[in-house]
Amino acid sequence: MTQKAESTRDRLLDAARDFVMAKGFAGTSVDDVLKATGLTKGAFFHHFKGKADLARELVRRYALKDLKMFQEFQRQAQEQSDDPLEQVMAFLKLFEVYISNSEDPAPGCMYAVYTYESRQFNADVLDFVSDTLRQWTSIYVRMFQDVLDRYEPALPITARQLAEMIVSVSEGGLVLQRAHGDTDTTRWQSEQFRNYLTLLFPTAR
Amino acid sequence: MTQKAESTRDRLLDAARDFVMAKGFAGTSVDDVLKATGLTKGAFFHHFKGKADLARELVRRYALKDLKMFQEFQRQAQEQSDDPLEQVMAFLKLFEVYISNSEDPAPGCMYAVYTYESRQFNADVLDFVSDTLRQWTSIYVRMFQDVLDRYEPALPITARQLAEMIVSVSEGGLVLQRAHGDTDTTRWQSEQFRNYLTLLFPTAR
DNA sequence: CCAAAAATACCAACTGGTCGGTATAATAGG
DNA sequence: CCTATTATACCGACCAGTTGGTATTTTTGG
Repeated sequence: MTQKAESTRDRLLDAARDFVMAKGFAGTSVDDVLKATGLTKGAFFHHFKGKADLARELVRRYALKDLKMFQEFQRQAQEQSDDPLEQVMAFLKLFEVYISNSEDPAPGCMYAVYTYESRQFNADVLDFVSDTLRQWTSIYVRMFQDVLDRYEPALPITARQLAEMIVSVSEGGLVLQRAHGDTDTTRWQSEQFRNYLTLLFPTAR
Repeated sequence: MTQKAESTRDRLLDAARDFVMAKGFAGTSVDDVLKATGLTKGAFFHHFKGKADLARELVRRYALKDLKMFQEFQRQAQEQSDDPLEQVMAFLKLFEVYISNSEDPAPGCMYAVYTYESRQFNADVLDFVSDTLRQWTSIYVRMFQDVLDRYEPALPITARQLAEMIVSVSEGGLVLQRAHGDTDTTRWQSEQFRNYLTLLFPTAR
C-alpha cells in the first residue's frame, strides 16, 4: 500500500478540529470526537494524555500546516517576480484564492478560537498561539521590508505596521465571513489592502 | 434611594458576560454565573427560560449598548466638524480611545465569540449577530458615502467597501489584542486605516 | 383604606444525564 | 509471545434544568 490509511491519531485530530471550529473547544466533548470517528475512550487516551493535551497538539498541528502553506505561497510568489511589491501582491492573491476556495462551509482561524476561549487553555498553549501569530506576522514583515528597501512610501510607515495590518484584516475578515456565511469576505478585504499598498507605493512600476 | 442597586437580572447578565468573554459560551456554566453573583438556580431560571435564553438576552443587551455608544460617537463627531471626512476621522479616534481605555484586561467582541461557537446557538441568535454586524457596517457606510459625495477618491471605491474594511480591521485587531495581551493593537490598526483614508482622499483639506 | 388574593422574586435540594478520566480486558501484528 | 493499540465498563464531578417552597410585592374588591 503506497498510502497507509490515516492514522488513528490523525483521525482523532481531524475530527476534533472540525468540532472545535464549529462549537469551540469547551463545546467539543471527547465523546463527540469518538462518535465521529467510531473510536472509543481507549484509543483517545492512548494517544492523548487528556483534553488539554488534545488542545495543544491540535493547535501545534494547525500551526505547522499553516506555516508550510505560507512558505509555499512565498516560494510561488518569489518565482513569479523579482519585484518585492509584486511578490507581496502575488502572495496575497494566493492567500485570497486559498480562503475563498475552502470547501469548509464555515472556515476560520483556530488561533481566534483559542484567544476567545482563553481561560480554557494552559499558559503554554496561549503563549504558543501568541508566538505563532507573531511568526505569521514576521513573514509579512520581511516581505514588506523588502518593498520598503526599494520603494519610498507615500506616507511614513514601517514594515511591521503593514504586516500587522494584513494579519488583522485577515482575522477580521474571517470573523465576518463566518458571521454572514460568506465565502469571500476575507478575499474582499485582502483586495482592499492591496489597494492600500498601491496607493502607498506609487513609484512602483 | 435615588439609585436602586443593580437588578438581579442585570447582575446575572454582567457576570455571564464576563465569563463568556473569558471562557466562551459553552465553557461558561450556569453555576459559574451563580457562584460569581451569590445567587441560586431559582433566581437564574426565574429570569431566563434556560441557557439558550441567556445567550439571546446577553447578545441583545450587548448590541443595544454598542449601538448607543456608536450613536454617541457619531453625535460627538458631527459636532466637532462639518466636513464628512473629518467626522469619520473623529469617529474613529473616539473608537480608538474607547478600545484602549477599556479596563477589561482582555476586551473583545461578543459577536466574534458567537460566530466562532456558532453551533452552540439557535439560528435566530446567529441571525441577530449577523444583522447587528450589518447594522454596525451600515453606520460606516452612511459616513463614507457622505465623504464620497464630497471628495473624489484616488482609487475607485465604494462606501460599502470602506465600511466593511474598518469593521474587519476592528474585529481582527481585537483578536490580535487578546492573543498578545495588548491594550492598543486595535487602536493601532484603526490608525493605519486612517492613513489609508488620508491617501484615498488627497483632495480633502 | 384595608385585607384577601395573586403575582413576583428568590432559595435549597434534587434529578437524570453528560463530562473528562481511569482501570482493565481484548485484540492484533511483528 | 510480547508490546502497542483499541474496546469495555465504570467512576466521581459537574452539567442544565426541575421541584416545592417561602418571603415580598402588587393587585384587587369591598
